[in-house]
Amino acid sequence: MTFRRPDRDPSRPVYVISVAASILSVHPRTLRIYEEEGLVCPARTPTNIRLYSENDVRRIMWIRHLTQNLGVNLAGVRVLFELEERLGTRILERLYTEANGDADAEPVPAANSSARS
Amino acid sequence: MTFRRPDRDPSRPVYVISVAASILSVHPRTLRIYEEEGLVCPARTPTNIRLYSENDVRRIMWIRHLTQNLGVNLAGVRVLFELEERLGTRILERLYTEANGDADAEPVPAANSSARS
DNA sequence: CACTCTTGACAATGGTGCTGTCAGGTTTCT
DNA sequence: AGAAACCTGACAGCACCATTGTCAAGAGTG
Repeated sequence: MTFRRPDRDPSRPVYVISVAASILSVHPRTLRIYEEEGLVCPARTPTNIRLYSENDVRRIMWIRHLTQNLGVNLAGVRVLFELEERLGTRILERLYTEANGDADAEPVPAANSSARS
Repeated sequence: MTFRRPDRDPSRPVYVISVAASILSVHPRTLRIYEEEGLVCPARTPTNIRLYSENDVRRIMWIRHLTQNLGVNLAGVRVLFELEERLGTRILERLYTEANGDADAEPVPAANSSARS
């Protein structure tokens, strides 16, 4: 069983790129592109290896939802994320409740969810 | 001379498609596509001819800005407009002040600016 | 040592945005 | 009436984008 340890917080970098890609059913190349586009910012080990946190994964799930389900391109995702951050509001939740009748949706974690200041 | 008559309001349908297209420096075909996509909804004469209002033109200017300057595709524009309408706030103004240092930007008129309920 | 990671480049595929045209028909203006 | 501009629907071309995929040369990990 997985115990709810206090150190299992969603901002902790845990997944190497291959694991994150398999979780998200996405090619690792795609994840690197998202990072080049500034849409995600996974942590790095001292030896420069990407480590995705749970928040990173969830943020990428939002990217996938926006691109695959709503047809928004990466520039549109960038604008939406920037707007959300600028307004400090969970504006994107409205979109989820629009697509399906789901009442509560996961909020979008920040780009640098693992490097919380 | 054109006096500032009270009936010269920006929601009044005035421009036929060729005029609107030349104002916006856009092919008429493009305007029809925007309408097919549900991004603009110009009024029609009783004989089915499109008439764009000043608000329609300004809304299309927003579409052009989002697509040409920010690289957002039409699906992204739809999401942004829908978000703006759903929140009832001028969220897109934030974007304009981001692109250039302009302080005040024109608000985005509603899709059916000429058919105000 | 074998495996996975790094960056950088290159390419194929399918899709999109925009412009443009053609056809057949209707409306408008002179 | 006749010319010009509108309507819809279709088709096409061009350039760009998203995603997947590969290859190479190097570095990290167990």
